[in-house]
Amino acid sequence: MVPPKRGPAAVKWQPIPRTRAYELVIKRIEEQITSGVLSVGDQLPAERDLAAALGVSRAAVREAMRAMEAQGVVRSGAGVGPDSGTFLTSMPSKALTQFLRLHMALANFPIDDVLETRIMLERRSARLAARQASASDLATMSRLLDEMDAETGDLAVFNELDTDFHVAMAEAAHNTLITEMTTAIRHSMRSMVLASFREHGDWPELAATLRGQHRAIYSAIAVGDQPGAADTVEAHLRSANDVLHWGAGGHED
Amino acid sequence: MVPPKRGPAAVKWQPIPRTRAYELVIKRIEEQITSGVLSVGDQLPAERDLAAALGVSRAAVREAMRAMEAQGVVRSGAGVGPDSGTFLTSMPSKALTQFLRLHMALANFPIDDVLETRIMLERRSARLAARQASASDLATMSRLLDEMDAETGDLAVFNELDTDFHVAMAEAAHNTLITEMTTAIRHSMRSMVLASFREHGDWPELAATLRGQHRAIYSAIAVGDQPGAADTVEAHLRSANDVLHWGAGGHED
DNA sequence: ACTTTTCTTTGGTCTGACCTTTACAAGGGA
DNA sequence: TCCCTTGTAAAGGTCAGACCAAAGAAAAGT
Repeated sequence: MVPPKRGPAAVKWQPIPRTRAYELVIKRIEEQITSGVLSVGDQLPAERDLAAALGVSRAAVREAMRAMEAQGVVRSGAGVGPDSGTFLTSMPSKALTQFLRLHMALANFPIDDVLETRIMLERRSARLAARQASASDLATMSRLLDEMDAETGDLAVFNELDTDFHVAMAEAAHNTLITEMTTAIRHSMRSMVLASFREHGDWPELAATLRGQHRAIYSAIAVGDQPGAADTVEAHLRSANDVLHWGAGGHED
Repeated sequence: MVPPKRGPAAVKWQPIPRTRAYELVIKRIEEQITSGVLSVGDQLPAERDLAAALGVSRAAVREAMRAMEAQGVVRSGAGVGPDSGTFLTSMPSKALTQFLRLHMALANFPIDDVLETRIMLERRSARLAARQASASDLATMSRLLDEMDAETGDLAVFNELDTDFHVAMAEAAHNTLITEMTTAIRHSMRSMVLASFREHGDWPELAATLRGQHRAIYSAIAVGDQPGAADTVEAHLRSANDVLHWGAGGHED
């Protein structure tokens, strides 16, 4: 312990929280949202006006917009008309996708942890879908399966349909958060999956395997077999993860 | 269909994707991360230098930093020294917390969906913790329970310990993504929970109930009862959700 | 040797200008 | 009259340059 040379005893000076201007802008907007003044679809004042109203520079307002845009709650467009100006919006999966991409690239989220999370999400989706999927939910999933049967050449299109099927299953569970997370995980791994598709030796056989597994998932959901749907989807995800060995050299454990 | 008055037949002019400067900055940084040149802990060039190197203005670089900061992958500090400059970091839960707060405020995520997601996350955590919790994991949880017993007056401190207990359980499951999500959900609901605590009539009784439920969860985990741990934690979350009737008027369904 | 001052670097903020996009209004020719 | 061109205004997008604030380092003074 070093006793202070000056000052009355050990006064604890808690440092002033130096808040940046753009954070204050976000805070003000968040207050308007929480108090119900602003909601999704509403237009924010023009950047110049908002800057003047809050007593900060336009740059501070713009930095706040970029941060909120990164969170998927704001959308901006230039010009005049219905798509111009800054609006409160709701695009969570876009934000989550970028979030996951960055953190996976930085190795903050190990690939195995992401897989286990996916399994947790999709097991729950499959179970809920088997319990409560509506006729239109099932029709959507069935249509996507047919489209996957028809798509034989383009790997990217096939993968889009694959993703759409899993998202449709999540939507059948009717939980917004789980749906958005599922969508984001799939999208954030898009390029990885495509690369693995291309590296795979026997594409027709892989496609046939995937189609069969998807059909099995669909069947379990359609007949309302909750545990069966969950187990089938987990088997599908683990199988796909094994077949599509990530990275350049495959597993090394 | 409106045929064009001029031009050779129906030429499809695909519009030029006008990408904003700050998005290009992010793209460049992401490339450096993906290619392994940059990783967590590394320092980015000074804003002025980076702007010059990429051929954009400093404002564009700063907007990119704000967006990446909102994703929890960048940290900035002024001055000279170890904490000054801009660094790649890993603070996902901070970003996820803000993300959830904003989207919940905008009613993009219904409260029931968040609850069900929490149950899914914590059931999985409890199950995994019961299977593989280490001695130090259990010690941490046990210590938090004791601290909660000692805390009788300050609701905020009690709630912090409550949150820490749930996070400790998630950490015992050793899945980074699930841990971060659990942390973020708890933190994003902090003010709501505190308000409910204060509105509750009989605090000592509520605290006793919560303590008992936490002890039950801990016991199931300590003895390795995986289904029991999952069910106990779900019961705890549903019970707490019922007792702490959100909003001003309570449930109305 | 110790303290004080000055310097330098880096993010934080502000100002003001100009560009780009988009709709709409004004004008001019067939 | 009708259509097309042209201008105008409003909004975000971009840029340049200046200055402020923080924090360590080096220089100066005691």
